[in-house]
Amino acid sequence: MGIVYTSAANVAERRSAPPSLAISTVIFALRPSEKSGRPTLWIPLVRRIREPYKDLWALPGGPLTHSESLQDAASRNLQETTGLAPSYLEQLYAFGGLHRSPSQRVVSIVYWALVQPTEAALADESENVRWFRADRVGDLAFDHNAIVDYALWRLRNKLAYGSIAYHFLGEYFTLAQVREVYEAVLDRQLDPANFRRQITSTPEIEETGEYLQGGKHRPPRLYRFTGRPGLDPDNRSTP
Amino acid sequence: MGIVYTSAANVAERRSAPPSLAISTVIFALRPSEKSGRPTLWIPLVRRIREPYKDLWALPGGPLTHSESLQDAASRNLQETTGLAPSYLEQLYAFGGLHRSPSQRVVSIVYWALVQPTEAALADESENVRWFRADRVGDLAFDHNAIVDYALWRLRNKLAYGSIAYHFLGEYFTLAQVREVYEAVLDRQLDPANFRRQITSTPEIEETGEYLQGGKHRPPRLYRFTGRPGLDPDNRSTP
DNA sequence: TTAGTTCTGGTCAATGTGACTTTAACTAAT
DNA sequence: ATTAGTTAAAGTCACATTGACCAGAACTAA
Repeated sequence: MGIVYTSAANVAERRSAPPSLAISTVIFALRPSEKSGRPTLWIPLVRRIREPYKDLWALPGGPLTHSESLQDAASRNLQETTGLAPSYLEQLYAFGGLHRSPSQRVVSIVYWALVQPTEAALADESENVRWFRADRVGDLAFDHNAIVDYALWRLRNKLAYGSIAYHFLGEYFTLAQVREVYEAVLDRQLDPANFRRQITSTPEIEETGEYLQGGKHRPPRLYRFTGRPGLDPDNRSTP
Repeated sequence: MGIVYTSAANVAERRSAPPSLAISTVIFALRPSEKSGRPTLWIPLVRRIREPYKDLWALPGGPLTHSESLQDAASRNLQETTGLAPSYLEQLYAFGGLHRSPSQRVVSIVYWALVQPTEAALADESENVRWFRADRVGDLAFDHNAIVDYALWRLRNKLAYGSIAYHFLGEYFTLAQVREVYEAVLDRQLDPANFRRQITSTPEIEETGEYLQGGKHRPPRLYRFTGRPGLDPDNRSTP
């Protein structure tokens, strides 16, 4: 079966089997820590049921269906493993090292996603799907440890510069909740007063008239995020 | 031939032919403008000699050889089209829309590169390889206009935040040359005195004892860049 | 010798940030 | 009902960074 590949440059056709193409996704959610109760970063992993790396944990993923875009494929395997829809989804990197899989050459296009904690609480969990703290995933299959590390690095970067934290939260939120997101992801305490000043100075944050009632102390204002996701090629020019 | 890759999720195997995989590269170099003589951004394109998009200009690229990593493939087709070795090479994005190519499903993993102008001056040019000003490439094949736009956006971003400008220059350079790089890429004038203050305050810039002689005016100091490329997965943990 | 240009170091006002203080608003305990 | 305890929210101050601008140094060309 002659491969028809033509791409861009003018290149001789090839006969050897091409590397296979897979999509994987690093899914982040905030869940309350077991002890402190404060939110911490978690990711779901799936247990491999065949070789190679049988019985090790790995990122959710699968082959690219012929009729779906890369982003759709990532969205689908997120749905299949956790039952959730992402509130944020972005391409992370294409990993194509020669020896990623011992059996065969595989190129993985990896996405990363954020899901809301309200949903994440009711996410599927089973014998073969389990949530792990992002900083304690143990030894994973393939090069998935490096991938998780890189995804974490990107998440922290985007959080520090871009306006991404709100995708961890619902439509309405208090500034303290936003701060908790930052503290969980960056893993350090932030001064409440200074943090408030910074966040409220960005135009994408809108102060609603509402207050969050029912707390133990002074009721905080509720805010709303009015910005757009990002400017990746997949999301560009969304009006 | 049963596909062995099972990644993470436990997914039914597929039989239909997988999308084919291509590598393309957006190559940036600074060359003196025809009229002003000031440096401007240029990129080399190759003419397509078959359908689809026959006779249109496109990004250099080609299939992924079985024995090379993604980065090596990008490096190779850079060498093949321009005869040059990149001083900087980074993955840009994986483009996998369903209708990128009318004939067949193609997923392109695109890299972007910087080459030094001294070399870029003697780069190959021919009937089917020509350099274009980055902001005037005309209508390209496939989705390559969107790709070039995105690459430009990333270049400007990295320049504004990261320390990437020096890969456009040789080992020794004057601060005015660095400023010219910034002005060419960002397309606006910068105050020489303030620019100097910023650049010299970064620890990656080292002042050599040398001066550039032979100019028309006061001879400027020569500097050296001592930083490392970046922290992509491909380049990580390079000591 | 002078005019023209770039290189280099400097000032000043405006802005942003981290550390900290103070007051407001609520709940829970006494 | 009063008080203690806690969080929300606003403000103050010292410090660093930035953009706009100025001036002297160092060279070439007329």
